[in-house]
Amino acid sequence: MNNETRREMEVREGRATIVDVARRAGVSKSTVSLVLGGSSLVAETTRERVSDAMNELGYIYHRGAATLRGAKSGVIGMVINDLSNPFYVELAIGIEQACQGGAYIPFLANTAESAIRQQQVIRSMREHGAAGLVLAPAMGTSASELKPLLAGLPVVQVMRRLPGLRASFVAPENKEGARRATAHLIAVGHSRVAFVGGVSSMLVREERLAGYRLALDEAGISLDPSLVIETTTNYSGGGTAVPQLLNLPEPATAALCFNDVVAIGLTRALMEAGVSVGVDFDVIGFDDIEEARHTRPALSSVAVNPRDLGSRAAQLLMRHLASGDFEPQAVLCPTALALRKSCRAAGPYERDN
Amino acid sequence: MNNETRREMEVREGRATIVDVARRAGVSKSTVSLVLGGSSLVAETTRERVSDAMNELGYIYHRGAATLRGAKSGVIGMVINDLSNPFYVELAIGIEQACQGGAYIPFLANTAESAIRQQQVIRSMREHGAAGLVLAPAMGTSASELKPLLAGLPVVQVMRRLPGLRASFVAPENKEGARRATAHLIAVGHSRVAFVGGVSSMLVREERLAGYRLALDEAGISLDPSLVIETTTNYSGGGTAVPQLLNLPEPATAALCFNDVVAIGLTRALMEAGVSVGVDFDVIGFDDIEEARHTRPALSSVAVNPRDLGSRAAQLLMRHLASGDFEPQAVLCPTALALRKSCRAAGPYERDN
DNA sequence: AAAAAGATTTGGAACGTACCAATTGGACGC
DNA sequence: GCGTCCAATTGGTACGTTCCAAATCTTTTT
Repeated sequence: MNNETRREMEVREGRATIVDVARRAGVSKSTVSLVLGGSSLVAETTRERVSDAMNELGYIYHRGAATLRGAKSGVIGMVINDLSNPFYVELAIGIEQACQGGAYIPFLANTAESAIRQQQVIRSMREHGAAGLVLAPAMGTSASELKPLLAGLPVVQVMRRLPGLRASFVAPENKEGARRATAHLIAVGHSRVAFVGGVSSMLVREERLAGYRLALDEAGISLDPSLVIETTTNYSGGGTAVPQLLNLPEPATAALCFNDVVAIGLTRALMEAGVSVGVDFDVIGFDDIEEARHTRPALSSVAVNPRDLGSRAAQLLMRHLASGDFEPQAVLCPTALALRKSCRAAGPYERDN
Repeated sequence: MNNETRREMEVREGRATIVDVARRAGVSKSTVSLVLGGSSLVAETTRERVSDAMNELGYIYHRGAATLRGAKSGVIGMVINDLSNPFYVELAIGIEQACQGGAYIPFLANTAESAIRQQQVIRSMREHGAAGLVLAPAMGTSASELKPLLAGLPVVQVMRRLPGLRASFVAPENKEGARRATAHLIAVGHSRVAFVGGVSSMLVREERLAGYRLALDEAGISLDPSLVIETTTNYSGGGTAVPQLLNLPEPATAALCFNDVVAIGLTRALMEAGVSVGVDFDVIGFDDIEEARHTRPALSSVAVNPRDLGSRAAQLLMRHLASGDFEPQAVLCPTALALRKSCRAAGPYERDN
């Protein structure tokens, strides 16, 4: 009796439960559970009565309790290394879009290139029962530190691959894209093509650099190490490369950059040094971020289509989840060379001398 | 007996529980729970033994089970209307940074300006036991549709305020910022200042427009409705305004734009029409996004500092959570006028005529 | 009209954790 | 040697859900 009244009061306090709904609808909690699960067993009239009760009480499903019983959470985690980079924002949006139709809701967490934060965030997602992860690893992450955290969880890596981590991987065809861009610069007449940006510990850079090397090789040009310049991967990084490129005995006349941000920084610094980009000096970036279209001169770039990348990663993850088969797969996305004003489209390059 | 062996096997299968850890460490589950909670009651040697057992088993805390017992989830949800807008990305980063030190981990969800998705996402965050929400409402959201979903949950609205929703609110001083920018344009000699961008249903636009009106008023200039132009809030929106501004009997000579994206679109279209921005025509944007510094001519803007905004919102939410006092508060963040090349800094404006 | 079959509904036992009350094992004072 | 006190540890219960086996109600068949 006492218990009854206490119960009755509690309906107002805290979160309404399945039992509260059941009492209100005059059915058992099991029936309410069936309604929640969309079971076909329950009669139409009952279903309505239960739904009404839910609305009246402002019932909110307690997923924690459900996962306890083994139910899947319906959440996939996006762990992204750098949201201040528009490229990764696009990638995240691609993931989201791919989840739209499906049964999953994506939650996003930014690691800001911090390995520690990445650990926290992954742990937190697991604790909350995320069904799977799309992971764009933070810089300097090692597979060994993540392995215990990720054990048993389906994971798709994007952009960066952690050597030693058995997990699927989605990335652009970095090497082929860089090869093609470099080949283009050579085709329009350049023989002094630089590669600017990034540091050698970055795997992605190695891939792009390999494409650059391959193109030189194919053209019979031998690699000049002084044309390969390491920089930070931000606007100012591109700027720092300018004196190094121009003060060479044989100055560079074109550059393929590690990414667009570096390329834009480089372009800006060249223009300020009085070198007209697209006329005196050709620049091609990598990633084709939104901004590439809007800088002057508009930046040519190897288009990576981050949305596509994200979307494929999400689809791959959902396939893993649906099939229960977590056998790692690799997906390489084709790139496209977007030619704009920052480099000539065709025809020979003529240096005034 | 049978039960025992089944148990023993299960240690390998599925997720290790607090009980598995306890057995391994040779203590009771209660002790493990105390270790998890960082209690000072447990002896140092025991704590170590338990920690070791956790690592060996790859134990992962099951937050769902804990929230069931009333524990707080430690998650705050960021529900953001448009992540493809760099402004809101910055805002999200500000929220994250404010959470760094605190006990909360922020999860981000993008609604892409869809009210339906917003509902889904908020529901999902509640289901997962989010302790509170920072909400940048999607366009066209009404308080009534969100009220039942948000009942009892501490919420801080950012940027947009939903009339009728009793919840805290953090926003820039839109009116004062717009007043000051307009006053500046008038002070350098303009009398035909336009206001470009947005549509009248947007509350934020109304605030900024009010500041524009106030400045005109203070300068004794009467408002010319043909100088107030509604557009979509993207790059092309700014472009569409150009003919309307220049084909007036008395053309506009300056414009305050609803936001930077519109301002950049406007600038670009003006330059293409042969009007030199910063010389023949002054433009000021709003929000001061990263890109404003990088367009040519660099865009003057009312700096809103989205990080600060996000950070204040998160701090306010955490204060609500810590105190248990959800009484709504309003926080207005000061703006700053960032003057760059797209408008003159001082001195009279002289129209060649 | 009883039995069989089908359609709905239901009680109860988990799931992994936190917390309360209770227990244990010393160390200490007498 | 006994009680007292303190520090450290422990069972047991409850949280909101799912799912199974069983119960109830309806209809159909004999």
